[in-house]
Amino acid sequence: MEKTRRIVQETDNKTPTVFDVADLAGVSRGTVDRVLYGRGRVSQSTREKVLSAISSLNYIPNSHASQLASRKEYLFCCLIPEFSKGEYWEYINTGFVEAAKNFSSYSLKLRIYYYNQNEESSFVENSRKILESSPSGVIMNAVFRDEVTLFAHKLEEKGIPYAFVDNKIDELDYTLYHGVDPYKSGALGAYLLTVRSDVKDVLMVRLKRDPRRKADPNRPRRHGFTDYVEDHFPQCRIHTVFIDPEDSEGTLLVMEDFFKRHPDVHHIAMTNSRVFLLGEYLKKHPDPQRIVVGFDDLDNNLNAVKDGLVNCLVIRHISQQSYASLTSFAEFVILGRTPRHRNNFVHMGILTKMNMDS
Amino acid sequence: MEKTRRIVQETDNKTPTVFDVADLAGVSRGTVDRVLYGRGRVSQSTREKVLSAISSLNYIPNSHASQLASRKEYLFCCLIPEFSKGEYWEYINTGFVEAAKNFSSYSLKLRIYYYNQNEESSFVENSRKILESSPSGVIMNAVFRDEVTLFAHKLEEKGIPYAFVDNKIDELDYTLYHGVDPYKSGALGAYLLTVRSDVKDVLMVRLKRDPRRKADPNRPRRHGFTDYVEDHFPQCRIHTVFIDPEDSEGTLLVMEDFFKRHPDVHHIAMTNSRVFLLGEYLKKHPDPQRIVVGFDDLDNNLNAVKDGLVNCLVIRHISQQSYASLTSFAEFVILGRTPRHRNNFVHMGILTKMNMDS
DNA sequence: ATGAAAGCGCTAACAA
DNA sequence: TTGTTAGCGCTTTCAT
Repeated sequence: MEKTRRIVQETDNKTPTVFDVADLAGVSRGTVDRVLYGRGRVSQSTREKVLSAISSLNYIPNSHASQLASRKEYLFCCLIPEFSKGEYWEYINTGFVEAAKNFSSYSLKLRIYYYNQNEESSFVENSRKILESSPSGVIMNAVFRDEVTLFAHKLEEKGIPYAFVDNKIDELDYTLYHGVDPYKSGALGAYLLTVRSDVKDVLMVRLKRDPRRKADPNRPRRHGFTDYVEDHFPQCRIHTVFIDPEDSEGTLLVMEDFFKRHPDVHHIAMTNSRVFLLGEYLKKHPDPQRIVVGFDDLDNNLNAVKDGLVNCLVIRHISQQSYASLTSFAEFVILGRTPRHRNNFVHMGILTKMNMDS
Repeated sequence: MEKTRRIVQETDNKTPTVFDVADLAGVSRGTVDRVLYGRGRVSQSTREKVLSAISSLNYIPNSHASQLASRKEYLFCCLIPEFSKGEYWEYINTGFVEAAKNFSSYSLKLRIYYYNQNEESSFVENSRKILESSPSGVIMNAVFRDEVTLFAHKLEEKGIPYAFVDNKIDELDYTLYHGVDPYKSGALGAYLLTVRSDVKDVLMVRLKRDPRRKADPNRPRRHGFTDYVEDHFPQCRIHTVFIDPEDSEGTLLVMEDFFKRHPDVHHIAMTNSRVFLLGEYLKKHPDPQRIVVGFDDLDNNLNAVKDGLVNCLVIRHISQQSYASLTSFAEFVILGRTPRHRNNFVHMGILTKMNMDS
């Protein structure tokens, strides 16, 4: 028989190890391991003995020893939209990368895949690659309802856990979600635009999007915004103009044209993340009565606030969002730590010039 | 000679271990350990050989193996003011406790000491106890300048690192600081109270404090507040009343008396963390024109916002503050991870009914 | 279905 | 000053 390490069990009150559990249950360490992690078959009776020994000793496996012995490698794949510098998804990307650094001692590999938001096929292609690499876990956002659902089901089949960031599909069996409630954030923006003032007109600036794109991830936020305005200011008109994010000259013209026709509109909102695009117009045509509200803490937006062009931003600490996501998800997968909440609605912050961090 | 583990070094490209370093440097593992952690004497020439081997192999010690072999225990002591339920320091306390949980696998012990803010001797007494227990690190706040300085110097002598939360003493050699800039937060409160309205009178409600107490930790915030008001509304009068936090009846009387004499004052601020104390008055005497601003995300304050009694709160996610503090500090002490910033000014949040988390 | 034992990479005590 | 070696607690392969 394998020798017991400790003769005098009573005298030491160290934290229990597999040895202690094995002794108490009258089995070997190997068996303890088998019941703990379900590797290999164990008879019902021994399983129970081991389980009761574990709970009576209050045994908790030493994660360092475990990690050392197994030298497991973890691969986490993230699937998010491709982005240009300074865009929303770049910050999400950064959060993932930063979070992964904290797991350096676990030989965690992070692989981020980028898909084209205008083409479902691009999402599908990338999800196929991910499945091939059989990762320990997947984090993605949920734009294309059908494609995402299909992918999720395939992951479930292979027993690969997955998490959502930014948005989710409620029906799916995801492990974790991090994001804001977009409807509420829209309402908050409307509140900030209108609070302590009597508003009769609001200009909502929207983005011309690629006509191929079916998904409209911004809709809930927009509705949160307009519903709030309609509820609290029934007499208020919401004007809308569209600008092309690639065409700053055109943007300027659109804005100048609108305000030529509506010189008495002073409240401007943009419910996507690019209010900074209005910067040129706002700077060129100052208006002391004007109030501008935007969303998201992109650097460009922060600068617009700093310059006094935008009054106020509804933010969600973007990279913190993905940082928290990967952190909790990896802790779940690697350490088996159950996340405190499955759905994590990150706090909506309010940013003005007065509370900008330096 | 100790046998080399790997014969064919070229063929495997695993992450290097002490063996590899020892081989390359032509010394034993023990020696590598000595130069890495400065245990025991090593000749200058071998030290250099080892060091160059380490850097050429890009060697990083495996923290799991290290932890497993050494079974080090870490004791972190925190020294903060004693508190009643629902007070600011209770949240700080919670943050420490929560953060410590994440280090369960490192056998980290957390010991929190509480001192009486009215008696320097209480701080001194507790700091003595902490020194006796020779902890791996200390976190405290800095109220009593002289006493804290003395304690800090003693810690430095013993080579014990320390960190500050909430406030700090710039001259000291602390490892880490987490807190807000109180002056700026005061100004933010004033901004929120006055923005988009023309203010002629402001009521500032202050707390009667124990006359023994010398420290006035709230002063910088108060000054941030009053300076902002004076700068932006030179014609504005700032009225002040004092209430006793223990005497809710008296508070009601003080408030009623003030507003009997000044019925046209509608802006109220409280620069300490207990704006909720005004709740009774505010509920009893509604005023649609009224704007109330307070500080800090105590549960009682949050409820006052939820009930519509307080318009807006300047917050700092109190427990996150101490959570982050212990987390970075422990990572520094245990894993040798250098913190990204020595001074961490946590973000000042703005909380209204519209962006309260559920 | 279960047991035995060889490591995982590092530390620390002991030898030399 | 330097080398050697027995573990730390767990996983995993090989026997049985």
